[in-house]
Amino acid sequence: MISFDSMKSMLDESYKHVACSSCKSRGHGLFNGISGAELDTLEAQRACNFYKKTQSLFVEGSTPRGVYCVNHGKVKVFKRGEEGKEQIIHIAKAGDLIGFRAMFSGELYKVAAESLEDSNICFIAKEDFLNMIEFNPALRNGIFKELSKELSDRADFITNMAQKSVRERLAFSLLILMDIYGEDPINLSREDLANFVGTATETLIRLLKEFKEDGCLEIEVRKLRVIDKTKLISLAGN
Amino acid sequence: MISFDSMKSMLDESYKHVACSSCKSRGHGLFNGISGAELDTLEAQRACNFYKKTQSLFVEGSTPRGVYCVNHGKVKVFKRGEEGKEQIIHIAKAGDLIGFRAMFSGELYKVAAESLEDSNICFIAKEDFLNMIEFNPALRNGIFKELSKELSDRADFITNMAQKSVRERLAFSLLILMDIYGEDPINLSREDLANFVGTATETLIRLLKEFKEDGCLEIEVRKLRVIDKTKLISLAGN
DNA sequence: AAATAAATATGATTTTCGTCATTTTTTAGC
DNA sequence: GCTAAAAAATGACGAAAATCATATTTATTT
Repeated sequence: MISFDSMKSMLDESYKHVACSSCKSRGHGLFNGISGAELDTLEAQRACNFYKKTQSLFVEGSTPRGVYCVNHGKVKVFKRGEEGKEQIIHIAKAGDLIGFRAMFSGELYKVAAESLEDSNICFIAKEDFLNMIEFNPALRNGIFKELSKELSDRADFITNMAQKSVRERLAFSLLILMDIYGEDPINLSREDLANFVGTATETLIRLLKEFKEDGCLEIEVRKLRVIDKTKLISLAGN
Repeated sequence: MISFDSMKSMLDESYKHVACSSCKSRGHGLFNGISGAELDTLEAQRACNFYKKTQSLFVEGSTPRGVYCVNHGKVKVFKRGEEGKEQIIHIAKAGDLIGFRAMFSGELYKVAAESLEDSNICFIAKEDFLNMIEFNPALRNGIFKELSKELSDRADFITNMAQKSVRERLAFSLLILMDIYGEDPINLSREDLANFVGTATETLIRLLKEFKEDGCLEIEVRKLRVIDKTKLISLAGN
């Protein structure tokens, strides 16, 4: 049985057919430099789909066929380690593009993606996307920039993983998640959060309790709200 | 005082002026799709320099002015954590390009690079490089592909860091280093190796001893030689 | 070649964190 | 609203790996 909210979203046509012109990806994202005619083309080519919570966009090892543009919602991008434990590499929010790495590598997906909440996500086929890039230098440079930024972020991620304690990593992760969730409370299962921080779920739960007792966090069942960012920054040791 | 080898390298002009046409970066690297006229331009624009061991190419926080193409030698790309401990993100070998991420991001270097051995490294100024990319779709796609590959590698790296034991990570790292060093023995200080694996130097030394006793590794002072790759693969748990 | 410095190695100890077992709470299905 | 299942929480324990102290070997300098 699907939830009332899901139902509402599925029925609400505005969720399914969102104009590219009003998509957040044009505000801060890659499609920033998209002009009138190209915008129309994009609008015509992309397919807009609704994903309810925990639905899969693509799995590790499958063939990339295009890129995904998050119009509304959140998506986790993750890898599975040997024992099947997920490592969340990235959490995409509205306006973010997913899966364009695989457009260029010519390889199968090395990661998987799954919605973390009810989401509205558009799909742009590989050839259409590559075509746009071919003839739009601004977009091309945007992609270069985005790939570069992600590379840099991952270098940080690696360094944190290698050198910081789980406590520091959690503090750091919460700061990142604050940016992603904005005004909303951070809405992740304990397991997902643990898989983002890179620790055991039990350890994560204990640390969250500590942070709460330290007065920098409010905890509801699935919702975390940072109430002392300054303290969190000092806990992250940066 | 510089070593005899360094001296020899510095005096040997063939080290300083290597033809792009015979550079390894054309064999397996980005400049694969470079044709006659462009190759000549590249040849004319690039400056070839000799770096002795432990010399810095660029430091964290400085302004990127171009890309570095390793003609001969090895270069470590690393980040410093809070307490100044290095985390090696990548080790570049002959034919690899370094620092092109920063070409596109418009930001300062977020990492540093330093030669691990006496090396011959060419420099291509930012504007020249961007110019080449602008007018060479094949090169452009090569860059996309390379950036994508590195992103994927780093996702693996993060997952390994988060989920594997130090022993497994060391085994995995040695396998990567085998590819980088090819026929040559792996030539890294214990500290550098520890900073690549992401562990304390003491822990690394103890594990190397174990691997040696297990018969998969031959250890000279600074040189490691894998003698049982199969065993190493099983130790890496992959 | 001796002296100093740097890198490597080893031992003892402590801390962090993962694992396993179990309980409590929350969510979803009927 | 009750039941089953899933998620969250807590406790006890042990293993892995960091830290600190110190010794030994190798490199560098004079």
